[in-house]
Amino acid sequence: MNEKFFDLKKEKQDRMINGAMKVFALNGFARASTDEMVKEAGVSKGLWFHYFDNKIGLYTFVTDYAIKYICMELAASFSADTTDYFDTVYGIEMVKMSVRKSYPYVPLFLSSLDQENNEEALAAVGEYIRYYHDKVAAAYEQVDKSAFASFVDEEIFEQTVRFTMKGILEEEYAKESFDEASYMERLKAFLRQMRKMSQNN
Amino acid sequence: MNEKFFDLKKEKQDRMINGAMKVFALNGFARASTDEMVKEAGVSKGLWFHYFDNKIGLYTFVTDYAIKYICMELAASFSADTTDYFDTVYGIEMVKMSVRKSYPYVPLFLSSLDQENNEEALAAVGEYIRYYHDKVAAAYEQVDKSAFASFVDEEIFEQTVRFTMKGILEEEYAKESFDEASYMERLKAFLRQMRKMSQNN
Amino acid sequence: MNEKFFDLKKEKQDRMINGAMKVFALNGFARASTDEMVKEAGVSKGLWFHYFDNKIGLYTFVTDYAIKYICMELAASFSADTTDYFDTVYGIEMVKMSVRKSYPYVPLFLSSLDQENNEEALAAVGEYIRYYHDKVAAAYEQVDKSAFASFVDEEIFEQTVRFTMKGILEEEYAKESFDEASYMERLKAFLRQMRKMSQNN
Amino acid sequence: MNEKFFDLKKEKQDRMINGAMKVFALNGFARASTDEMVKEAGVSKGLWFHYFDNKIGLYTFVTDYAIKYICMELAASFSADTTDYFDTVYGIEMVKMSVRKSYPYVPLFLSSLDQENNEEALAAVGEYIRYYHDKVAAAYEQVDKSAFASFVDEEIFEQTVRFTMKGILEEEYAKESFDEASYMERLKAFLRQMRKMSQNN
DNA sequence: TATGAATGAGCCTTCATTCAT
DNA sequence: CATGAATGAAGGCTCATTCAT
Repeated sequence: MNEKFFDLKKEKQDRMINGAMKVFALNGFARASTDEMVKEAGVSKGLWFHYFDNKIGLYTFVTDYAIKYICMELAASFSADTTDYFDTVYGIEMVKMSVRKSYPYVPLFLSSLDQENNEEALAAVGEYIRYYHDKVAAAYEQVDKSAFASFVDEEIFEQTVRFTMKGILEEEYAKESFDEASYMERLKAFLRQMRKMSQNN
Repeated sequence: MNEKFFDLKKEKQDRMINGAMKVFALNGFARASTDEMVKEAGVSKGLWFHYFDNKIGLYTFVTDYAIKYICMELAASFSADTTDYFDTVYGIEMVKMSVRKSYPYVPLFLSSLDQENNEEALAAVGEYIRYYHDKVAAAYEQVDKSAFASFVDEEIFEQTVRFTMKGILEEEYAKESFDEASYMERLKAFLRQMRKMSQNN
Repeated sequence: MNEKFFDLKKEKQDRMINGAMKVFALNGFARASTDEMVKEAGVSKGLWFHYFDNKIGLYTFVTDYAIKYICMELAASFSADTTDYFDTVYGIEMVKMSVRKSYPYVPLFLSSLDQENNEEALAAVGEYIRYYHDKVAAAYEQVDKSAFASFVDEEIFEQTVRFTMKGILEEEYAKESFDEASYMERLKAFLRQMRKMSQNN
Repeated sequence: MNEKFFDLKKEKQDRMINGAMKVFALNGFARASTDEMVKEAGVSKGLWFHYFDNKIGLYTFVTDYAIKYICMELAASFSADTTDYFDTVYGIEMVKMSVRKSYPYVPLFLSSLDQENNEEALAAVGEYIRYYHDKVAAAYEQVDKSAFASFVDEEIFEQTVRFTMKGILEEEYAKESFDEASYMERLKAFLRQMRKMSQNN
C-alpha cells in the first residue's frame, strides 16, 4: 500500500475504510465489488488503486487495520485483571461496540474473517487473524474457571458461547440497521443464563 | 423451471441437484459459479438453463427440493411423540444425517440459507425458508420443557442450541471431508452438557 | 489454450488468427488491444478467452502458429539444394509471400517478433523464435559463398541484407494496403544490386 | 505547449526532455507511459501537463526539439562541402553521436519516428519529420556519386545504407547501455564494405 | 434431449488527464 | 511553480445466459 493514505483527511480515510470493511464483511473477499465500495465511500474507483496496489492489498490493509484497532482498544480499555469468565466475554464485546462508533462494520468484519474461504485472501491475512486470536486468548488467560460446575466441559462451553455470540451478532447486522441496544440486551440475557446454567445451583 | 426435469434419469437429476447444492452451500448464491456446477455434476452448461430458467430459478428449485425432502423425511422417520427436548434436537439432526446419504450437502445448504444476504435470492426463497422453520417448530410443539430449571429462558436456550449446532456443522463441513462420526460425537457431547446445565442439579 | 479451437470452422479460426496477428504485429504485445481484435475478427471478446486463457496465451498460440506454418511451407516449397545465396534469400521471401495468401500479416508479425520488448511476452515466446531462426539458418547452410569477392565480410553482408529487407517489408506494410507486386519488385532490385556489388566485376 | 517551459532551469528542462524522449523512443507514442516519464525525470506528473497540454503535445514538442537540435548541430558542425558519400553518412552519424552527449536518446528517438504507426501521433508530427528528412537530404545534395560503379542504383543503395544503419543503431540501443565505441566500429566496418562494393574493383 | 460455442455486461486494474493546494 | 490526489474511460478477463446444432 501507499503510506500516503494516512495523509488524507481522517474523515476520508475512514469513509474508505468503512466502505471497504462493509462490502468485504457482507460479501467476503471474492464477491466484494470495487464498484460497491466506490458508491459506499463516495470516492472514485481509481483512488483505491492509487493507495492500495490491488484488491488483496486493500483486504490486507483493512484486516490489519481492524485488528490493530481492536487490539489497541482491548489493551486500553479492557481491564486485564478481570477474572470472571462472563465479565471477560462481555468486556470484550463492549470493546467491539466502542470500536463500532468509529468503524461500524468492524465487529461483523472480524466475524466474517472466520468464514473467508478464498485461498489468496487467507494466505494474505492468515497471520493477522492468528495474531488477533492470540490477543483474545490472552484476555482469557487469567480467567478463573473454578466457579464452573464439575459437569461443565470448558471447551464445549466456550464453543457454545463463541458460536452463539457470533450468531446473535450476525442476526443483528442482518437487520435494516444494527441496533446496539438490542444487541447488548440479547448478549446480556444470554450470558446471564449461561452463567446460571454453568454454576451449581 | 421445466417440469420435464423429473423425466431425467434419477441418477442424473441427483447429480445435478447435488452439484448445485454443493456449490451454493459453499459459496452462497451470488458467488456460486455455473462452471463449477458443470464440473461437479458432469452435465453441460446448456442443460442447466434448459431446465431452470436462470440461476435464481435453480436456486429456488434446489431450496424447494432440499426443504421438501427434509420435511418428508421428518414426517416419515421422526417420531412425533418425542417429548424430550434434547431427543428432539438429536432426532432432527439424525434425519439430516440420513438425508446426507442421498444428498450430501443438504445439511450445509439448509444452514447456509440463514446467511444468504443476496436480496434477489432472499426474495425468491424466503417463503420456503419460513415453511421449513415452521415445520421444524412443529416438531418442537409437543416437547415438554418442564424439566428445564426455572432460570432457563426457553427462547434464549433454543437460540443457543441452534447457533452452536450450526457452528459445529459448518466447522465439520469445512474439513477435508465431512466426518459424520465426528459430527455426531461433538453434537452428543454438546447436547449432554446442555441438558445437564439446564436442569436443577 | 483450448484445443477445441481447431474444431471451429476453418474460416472462423483464420479470422481470429488473422485478427490477432494483425493487431499484435502493428502494436506489439503490450499495446495490442483485445477490443481491436474483436472488431478485426468480428468475434465476441468472450470467445477469445474461451479458447485462449489470456492475452499471453493468445500471443503464444499465434506465434507458434505463424512459425509452424512458415516452417512447413519452407520445408514443402523451398528447394533445399539451392546453393546461391540470393536465390535462397529470394526463395524464403517467396515462401512468406505465399503464406500471406492465407495469413496476410505473417510476414510483418514475424518481423515484429524481433522488436518485442515485453518481458513476459519474450519469456513465453523466446523458444519459438529461436526455433524459427534455426530453421531459417538451416536453409542457408548449403549456400555457397565462394562467389563473394574477397573484400566482402559475410557477417556484415548478411546483416545488411537482413536489415534492408526488414526495412522494405515494414515500409510496404505501412502503406494503405500491402502491395505484393511492389514489394517483390523492390526486393528483386535490391538483391540484383547486392549480387552485382558482392562479386568481382 | 506553454512557452514558460523555457524559463525552467536548463537542467530540469533537459531532465524532462530526456525522460520523455527515452520513454517515447523505447515504447512508441501509444505505449509510452506518463508514470514512467515521471520516474525517469523525477518531476511531478502535474508539471508535464502544466507545460504540455497532453501526451500528443508533449510528443510534438519532443519531436520538434530533437529535430531542431539535430538540424542545428548539422548546420554547425557538419561541413557542407563534403562531397564523398560515405564521409557524409559518417559525418551525419557523428553529429548524432555528439548530440547524444546532451540528449542520449535523440538518435534512437529519431529512428523510432519512422516506425510510429499511431495515427494521431503521425498527424501531429508528420510535418516535422518531413522537415528533418529534407535537411538530411540537403546534406547529400553536393555529394558526388560519380565514384559509384555503373551498376549501382543510387536510390536502392541509399535505402540499403539507411535501413542497415537504423538496424545497427537499434541493436546497439537494445543492449544494456549504448556503447558508442561499438556502434562507431560497426558503422565504419559497414561503410567501408559498402564503399568497396559500390566501386569498380 | 444435450452440448458447448458464443455473447456481453460487469469486474479488477491501468492510465492519461484534471485540479485543489 | 509544483505536487500528487483524484477522476473516469478503457483494457484484460470472468461469468451468467443464449442459441445453433
